[in-house]
Amino acid sequence: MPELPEVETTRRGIAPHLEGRKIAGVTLRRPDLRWPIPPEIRRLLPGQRLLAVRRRAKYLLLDTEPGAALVHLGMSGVLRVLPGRTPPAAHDHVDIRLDSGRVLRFTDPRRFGCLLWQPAGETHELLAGLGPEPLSDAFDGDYLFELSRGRKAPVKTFLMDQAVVVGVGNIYAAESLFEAGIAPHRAAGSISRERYARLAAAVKRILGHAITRGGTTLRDFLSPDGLPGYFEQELRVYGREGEPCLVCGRKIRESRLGGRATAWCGGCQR
DNA sequence: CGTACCACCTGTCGGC
DNA sequence: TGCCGACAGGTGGTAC
Repeated sequence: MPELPEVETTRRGIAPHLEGRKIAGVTLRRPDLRWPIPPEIRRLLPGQRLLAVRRRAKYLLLDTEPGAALVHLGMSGVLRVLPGRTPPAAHDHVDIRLDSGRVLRFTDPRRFGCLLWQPAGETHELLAGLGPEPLSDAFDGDYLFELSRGRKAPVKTFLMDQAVVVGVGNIYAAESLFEAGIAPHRAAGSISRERYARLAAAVKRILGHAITRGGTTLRDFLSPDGLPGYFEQELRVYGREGEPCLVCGRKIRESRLGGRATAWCGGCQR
C-alpha cells in the first residue's frame, strides 16, 4: 500500500493511543508475514511500556526498553487502534493488546508486510543501507546530482531506490517527475544539477503536502481512524493514463520502467 | 558495484 | 453470470 505519507499518517494516527501505554499481551494468528515473526515479539513485548512510535523510511518502530517492534506495511498492510473487543476478521494477523483496553491490530491481506525485532541500541539490517529521509536537509538536488553520476538506470528507478532516498514509491515518483518536468525514462546520470534541484524540491513539496492531507487514498488504504485520505483527487499523472494532461492537454502516456507502470506527459516532461 | 528481473500473496477488475 | 489472466501502492534476493 503505502508510500511514506501513508506510513507517516498511520504513525500520527496511532501514536497518541500507544505512547505511555503498557502492552498487556500479544496475539499472533500467523507465525509469519513476509518473514517469520521473531520470538522476541511474544517473549519480550508483554509488560513493556511503549516509549515512542517512530518512523524510518516506510518502517514504523514501536520503542520499548529492551528494543523496538519493527513494522513494514508492504503493499496492503494497515495498522489500526481498535476497541479491545473487536472480533478479528480475515487477514487480521497480529494484535498488540494495551492496558487501555484497546488493541493495535495489524491487517495485511497480501502479507508483503513484516513484523520484526530490533534490540535496543542496534540497527536492524533492513534499515542499515537506507538513504536519507526525503524531508531532511541531507536530501537535496546536489545530493541527487553527485550520487547519480555514471548511473544509466532511468531516473524514476533511481528515485525509487531506497538506498538513494527513502519513501518515494511508484505514485510519488511519477508525480514528482511530472512537477519537475523530467521524463521518467531519462538516464539518471544524464540529468543536470539544476534539474535535480527542481526534482528534490518537487519530492519535498509533494510528500510534505500529501502528509498534511493524510496520504493517498487507494483501495487498500484507510487512515488509522478509518477515514480515507484526501490526496488521490490531486494526482496529476498517476492513474490518469490516456486522459488529457492538466497543463498542456496532451494525452498522458503510459510505459513500464523496472516492471512498474509509469504515467507521464510527453509534452511537459523532457 | 550497478542493473534487470523474479519472487512473495491475495483481491479486484476487465475481457471474453 | 462465470472464468481467467493481468495487475496492484514494496522490496529482498539472485544472476549477470
